[in-house]
Amino acid sequence: MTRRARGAGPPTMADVARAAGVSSMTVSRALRRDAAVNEETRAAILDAAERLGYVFDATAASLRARRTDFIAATIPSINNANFADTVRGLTDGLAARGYQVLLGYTNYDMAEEERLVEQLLRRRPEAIVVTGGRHTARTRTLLAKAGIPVVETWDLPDEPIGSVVGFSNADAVEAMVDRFVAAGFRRIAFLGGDAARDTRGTDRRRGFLRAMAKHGLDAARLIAGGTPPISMREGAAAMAALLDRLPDTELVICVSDLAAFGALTECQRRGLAVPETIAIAGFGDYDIAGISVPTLTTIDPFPREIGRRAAELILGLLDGTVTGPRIVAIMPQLRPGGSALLPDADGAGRANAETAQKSPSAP
Amino acid sequence: MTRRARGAGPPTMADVARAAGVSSMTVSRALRRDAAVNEETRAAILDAAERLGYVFDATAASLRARRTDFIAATIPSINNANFADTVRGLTDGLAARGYQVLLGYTNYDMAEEERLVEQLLRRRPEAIVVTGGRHTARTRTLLAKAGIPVVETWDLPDEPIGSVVGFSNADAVEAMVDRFVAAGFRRIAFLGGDAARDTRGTDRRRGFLRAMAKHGLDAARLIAGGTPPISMREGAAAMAALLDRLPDTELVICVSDLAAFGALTECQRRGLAVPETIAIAGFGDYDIAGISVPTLTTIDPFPREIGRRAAELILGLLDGTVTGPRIVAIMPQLRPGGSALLPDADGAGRANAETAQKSPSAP
DNA sequence: TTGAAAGCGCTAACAT
DNA sequence: ATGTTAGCGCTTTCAA
Repeated sequence: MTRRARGAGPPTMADVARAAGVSSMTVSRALRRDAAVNEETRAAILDAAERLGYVFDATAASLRARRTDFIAATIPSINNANFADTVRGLTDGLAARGYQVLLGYTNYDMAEEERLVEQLLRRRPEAIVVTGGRHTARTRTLLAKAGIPVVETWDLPDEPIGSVVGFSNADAVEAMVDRFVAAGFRRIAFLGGDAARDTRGTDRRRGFLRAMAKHGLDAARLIAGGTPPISMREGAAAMAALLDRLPDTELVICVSDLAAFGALTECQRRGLAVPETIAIAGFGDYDIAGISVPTLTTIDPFPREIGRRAAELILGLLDGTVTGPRIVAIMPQLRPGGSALLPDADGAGRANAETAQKSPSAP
Repeated sequence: MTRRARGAGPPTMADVARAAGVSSMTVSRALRRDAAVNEETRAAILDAAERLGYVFDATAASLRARRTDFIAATIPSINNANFADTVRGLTDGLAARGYQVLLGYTNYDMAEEERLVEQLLRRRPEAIVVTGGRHTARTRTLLAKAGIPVVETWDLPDEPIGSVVGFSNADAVEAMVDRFVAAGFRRIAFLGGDAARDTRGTDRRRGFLRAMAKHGLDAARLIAGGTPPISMREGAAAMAALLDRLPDTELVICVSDLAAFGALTECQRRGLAVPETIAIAGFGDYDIAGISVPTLTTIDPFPREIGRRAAELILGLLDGTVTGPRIVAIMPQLRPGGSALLPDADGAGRANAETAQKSPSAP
């Protein structure tokens, strides 16, 4: 009745209803495929909507229906192919069901993550995905009390907040070191960042240390390449430092493929043969690992699969198919390359794709 | 009065108000820094909110205040460092002022872009940023009629929808070819994708063709490497095809650094010296360009700057500082590397950072 | 500095 | 198949 003094903002359902000679409830129904509306009526309504340039207001619908169709997600950086792949897997799985991913990045900073999570929760997402299992106490509280499914990824936290889709970074590197030690390597270095900012990087180093200790090997060859996450360039600089200080090193395990590739280029610049003179391994199975000369021996953590599984889990949790939190274990796979040779073994393969999900009685 | 039968959903402002013994209007004021509220009252309110675990509902606020604080943005792919950089520039500029970027990716598909834009507009963003200047007719209409600032990026469209922050991909490549021709190169190939899906890639090829024609050179050395955007691996395969079919090629200009790096690795595999036997140039100034051996000669389109400028422009448009659409020209910069040698010239430098923005009487 | 009333644009719930 | 009523949780507006 007070409606549209013309130019009082974009047209609303009431405007469309008036133009089509029906009630706005009928318009509401016609705009969704499900509801029962006479086909002629619907056509007239869609026509009127098109003529008026009507655009559905999801904000109003969300408020009333108590469904925003938002799924929040936080990643450390948007500029990382691994996390981008996870977001792709997540988005593709959720978009098909009408959900929209509300993405934010934390810049590898837990305080920033806290701010971001707080901001995202104000949008009333129906579920939230975070990267990693380490958060500020307040972030944990916010997530735990949000009353929505929470999925931690890229880690296997000791005390999950809710569900988990991830793997142990420490275990993955430990297993890799085991393989190299079995292959005869002894003087092994770890090249990573110099701070605990990147918790996954820190976990990988922990796995290295644990493995070396287990095998009774000297784990003092730790090269810090700068503030995590370290770039290709920093990887190269760190490799230079390593070659200067510990030239007898046989193998360098890098916190990521980016660092590993940088390290490889440093060897190329110095004319050192990889893997003959010094071997290099990475982590992440980035594109570069498969195309560099030599290719990089690395670990594939199935980033896209992580996103896909998280989406699947969330959909199940939201429609009631899945009840209670779940722990979905991803099994990272060693991908042998030319940068660090390993004798044949089980090695390659995509066992992960068919892996069943473990579901212990989660917290 | 009907309020909270306990457990009837998350606490609302009314709950906080009751707990603090004030009206919900006072809570609303206390939760924003601006409004005038007695300091003791505010403290009591914040305390009550914390105790109750109150989380502000941005959906309700958006509906009433007619301000969502959303800025929509679409990029072709989340898995591309160039676009990721633009998103970073954009997000950083906007988050500082309380806006949240609502991001979607089109997968380099105009029909997908249309769906995405339509979906994003339903969220009532206060401005929208899209990548490129080519869209479906319907997308153009939707954007033009949305009644919000529209910014097209990474291109310099002939008929902008609203504002623009970008550059001519064709001109950038043409200028690069000019430099190479001046340096004596004649048998020059272009390595790109095989479809028009990636409009920026197509524009770059167009710039190549135009330049070759201008110099009276044979522009038939066109190598298609697969569905755009082409990967490092596809770049390598395309280079292999080129080396087999046109082994006398002196220089290969690649649609992106990723393709260029792939091409470089193919040469390494074949023992061909780059740049001595064959020279390679890329586009994008990705990280790989600065660290590969040799480094890549490339063009820096200042991706982050594009995002930063778009954010700046949007803020100005929203607060009225800037009126009407603006065209912000970004000046891509040739970055000489080792993969294709050029005689010294103006070449390097960061002229762009200080560039003033052109503001013709835009449409 | 605080409060009361009204309503943003939609849809749940109930009618017919 | 369609309509009526009410109200989601905030903020605008006006008043005190």
